[in-house]
Amino acid sequence: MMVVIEVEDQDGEDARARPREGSDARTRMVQAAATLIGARGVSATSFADVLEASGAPRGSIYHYFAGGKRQLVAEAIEWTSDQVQAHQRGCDATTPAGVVEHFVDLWRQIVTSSGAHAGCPLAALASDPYADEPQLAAAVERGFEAWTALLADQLASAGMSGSDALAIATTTVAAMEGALILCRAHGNVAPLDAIATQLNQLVTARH
Amino acid sequence: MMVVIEVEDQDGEDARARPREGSDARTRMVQAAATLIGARGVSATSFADVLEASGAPRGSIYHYFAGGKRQLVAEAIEWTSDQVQAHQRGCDATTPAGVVEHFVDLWRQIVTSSGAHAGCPLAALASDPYADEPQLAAAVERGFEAWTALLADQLASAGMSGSDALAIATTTVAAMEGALILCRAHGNVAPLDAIATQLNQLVTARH
DNA sequence: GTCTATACGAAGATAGAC
DNA sequence: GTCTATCTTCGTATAGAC
Repeated sequence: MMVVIEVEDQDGEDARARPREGSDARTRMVQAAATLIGARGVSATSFADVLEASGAPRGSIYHYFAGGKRQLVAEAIEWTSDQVQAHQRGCDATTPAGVVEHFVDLWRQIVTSSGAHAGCPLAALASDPYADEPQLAAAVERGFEAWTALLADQLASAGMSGSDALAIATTTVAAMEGALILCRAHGNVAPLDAIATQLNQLVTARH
Repeated sequence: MMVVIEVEDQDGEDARARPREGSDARTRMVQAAATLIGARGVSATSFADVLEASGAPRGSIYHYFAGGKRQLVAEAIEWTSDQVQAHQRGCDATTPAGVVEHFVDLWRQIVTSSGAHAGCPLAALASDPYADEPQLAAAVERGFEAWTALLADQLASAGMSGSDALAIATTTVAAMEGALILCRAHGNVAPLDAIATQLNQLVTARH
């Protein structure tokens, strides 16, 4: 089956290139899908779940997402990847420790505001049969790669050596993803705080 | 629905208390379920998948697992938790770095031998709607807690302070779980090697 | 112990009315 | 744009034969 990521609507414009209000049905569906996928996994998230969470009308599914579930999943991954990068680009820290803390902070907010139920959509897709779809697997890989490269860039700008920066960036993403799982299992944010402290020590020792 | 974990077979004995060959259908089903759950998630793993992977006859499902899928999942989690603990108890390292490396080594073998497709059943369940079942969620939490406590114990025995040991143990489990996800996304073991190096640095600096 | 048959529900996807 | 109805597939679970 074909996975259509570039969507042409009736106006003939690229739907992703046109800014939209955060309140329209299409955007709400993508955001709801991202949240649900992170919390429950791709296979376990149904259109019915997305409609209920977004309040979108039932007819919106194949109107906005002609490529079906695969397209919705692809856009949810893309949206999440972009959101995280946007947050991290807003980091004005001048030390490696500050860079890492800014990244962890975003996830601390997500975990806290969800009552420790939230998860990462990219991680969820990577652990799901939907990742057998090459285009979806590629979206996940691109996302993780983008996060890691951005972190490494910022760490290097803050004075860390290039090879250290990449290794620390990978470790930061890994520790964060693992901590998200432990937070859910334990029902609190303590694991994320624990890895934040250790990452700080690791980065400080190297600076 | 009731989740029956203690299984009484026709002999009236506790099935878990009686040692079995690794080749009988029941054990093969539990092992196959653990592997499939780790790789694809709980909701996305069907009985058909488990039967195919284990070679068990179709009639074995409710013969051995009267509690249905929940029971099979519970036993797969329990089995995985025990296997990891057994491996880690076989660690004879005398340094904190050695303790951490022994733990990471197990997962390196699993990732490598699976072609970077394997995952952790505990993490998969924690990220699945099946975790809404309190007994299953409790099994996951117990497993993570056991791994962390065991690591902390061994780190302390190797000369690390108690509070450091617990924080490092949590970070080790988190980094490993996150690295498993990154290994799958990237299709190689590099992320696990990366976090192994960083954990080594972290532990060595504290010792 | 293992099999077939089947009940029951959920999910993705499509068609066509309004 | 949105709705209802329907097709098809799949999954868990049960019943009952061998």
